[in-house]
Amino acid sequence: MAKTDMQQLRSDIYDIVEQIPRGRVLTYGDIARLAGYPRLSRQVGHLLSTVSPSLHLPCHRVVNAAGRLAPHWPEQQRLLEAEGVKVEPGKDGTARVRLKAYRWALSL
DNA sequence: ACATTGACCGGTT
DNA sequence: AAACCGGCCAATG
Repeated sequence: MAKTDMQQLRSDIYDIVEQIPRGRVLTYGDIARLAGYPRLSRQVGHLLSTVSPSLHLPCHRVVNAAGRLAPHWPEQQRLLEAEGVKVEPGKDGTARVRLKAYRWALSL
């Protein structure tokens, strides 16, 4: 994967995340597939971690495939709940969302 | 070059 | 539901 492709992936990610409707969520894997790089879910996560808040990108609507929220970002839960996404703590205390209910419906 | 590290994924216990 | 496992790949030291 060349550096230029990473730049391309970054802008594609921005486009996709920008279109996630209020109250819905997507997974890193979903975004990687939509961008055309189905095996780069980890890179998607890393790129999103370096997004400047000034872009007003709704990256709080991105969770992992288990519905778990991003580490090192406690704020995310409050942002999701503010738009009606229910976040319930599991037995171990880790917060999760029900993908079955909130995942942005896509034809994959 | 080599090893380790992640905002990860899917299948199998 | 959760733990475990093997795979994944750019970035980093």
